Amino acid sequence: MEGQLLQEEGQKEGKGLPLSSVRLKKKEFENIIKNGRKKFSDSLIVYFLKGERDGFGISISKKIGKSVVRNKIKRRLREIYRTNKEIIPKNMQIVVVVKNSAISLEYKKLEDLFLSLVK
RNA sequence: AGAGCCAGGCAAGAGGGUUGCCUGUAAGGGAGGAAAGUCCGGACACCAAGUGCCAGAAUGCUGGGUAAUACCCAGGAGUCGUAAGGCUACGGAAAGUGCAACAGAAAAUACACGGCCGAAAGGCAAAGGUGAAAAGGUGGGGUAAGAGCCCACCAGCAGGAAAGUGAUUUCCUGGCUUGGCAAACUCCAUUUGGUGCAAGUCCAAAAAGGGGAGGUUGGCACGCUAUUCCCGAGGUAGGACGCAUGAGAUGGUUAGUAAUAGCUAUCCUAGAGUAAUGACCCUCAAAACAGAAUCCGGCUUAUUGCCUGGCUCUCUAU
RNA sequence: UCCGCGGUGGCGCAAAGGUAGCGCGGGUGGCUGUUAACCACUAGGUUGUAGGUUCGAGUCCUGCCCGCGGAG
Repeated sequence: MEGQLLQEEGQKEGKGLPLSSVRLKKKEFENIIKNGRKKFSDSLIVYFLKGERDGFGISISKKIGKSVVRNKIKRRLREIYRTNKEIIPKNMQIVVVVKNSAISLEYKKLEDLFLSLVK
């Protein structure tokens, strides 16, 4: 029963989102981190800045886990951004910095955390 | 039945549902055996990259393989194991220099000390029990006492012969001896220029406004060629290429003990640039280590569950 | 992607191949009415790890692990 609920939830989401449309350049990254608004939690730091187009970037240090772990976290964060795109205001550029404690988080928890920070 | 050795192989997901990403016009394709460490070797690119010397670095039994290697294969020697087999940085100590604490008479020129013999002069290195290591070892003869002084066997050295491409092995002869450490400096032989795809090549906004003879790598020398020389050149932001058809993969076959090579058929099999290969659910299975960034060949390290073939030893039964 | 440096008591550092030490800190005792300072004594080390060379390794060699730094 619980599984089916989740399945339905998954179904209602979903809209194609090419990565290249939200990809940020190095200078944009630096600008957002320098001038953007900042929100914390134990596992994530999120920076926001109004820009000329939508943008989403992830920063994850080499100190966090191994490359397999880092890739997984990045993929999950991208998925979260994609499925919750309509919540985010237009032309909002976001950079997420991942901290060490994010390794152990499940997908669902990561999603909740992200959403609570975005609001 | 038990214990063990070697060679090689597959790779944890599969099926289904929903929804995504990268690449490609589309059809389609989309992580690994280690993609890792960056320890070696190349390809490729630039430095003018051509030669020689020095410095530095690397390798170190022999033969073969390869684009090349510090890798692989085969062999020798040493060593470990009952055996199948495993392991080895395995050139030179009479080229030279250096080192050896403590103990011990002495740590390498045996003139010393102690000892033996002898009336003495003198002769001797056997008996000194410490050490990791003590001047060939064991036994016999010999002598004043002794000693390769002589003999036998063993070990080592030199020369010769035979077998082998060679390392080396076997045999014969000789005089009897010249300790260890070169992962100490070093010597010998062989190899070696440097930097690395963020290498580098091409196109090229905006802003700015120019150099006269110069340029050499860790150092030196030589030579010649090439290059910049002109009015559109420079090459930042940005873009493109480099970038995936290759020392390619799979099958067959021939040569070779093998590594490998030749021939042949078929196939094209990830290509990004904050960087794709994902998220969620159901059933079975539960299974690790782990994620491409120029590309190959190795090595090393991490690691799950297995599979195949060959061989050795022990016990029991026949 | 590539290239360096380092790892020794709790902390900071030494140590020609020959008994692993120094300072700070800790503990005990002394001095003092008490504390600090001072004095004396004392504990604490598989020298990051696995091997090798050597009679003998913190030191020499090789593999690995961890940490720090640099270039573009």
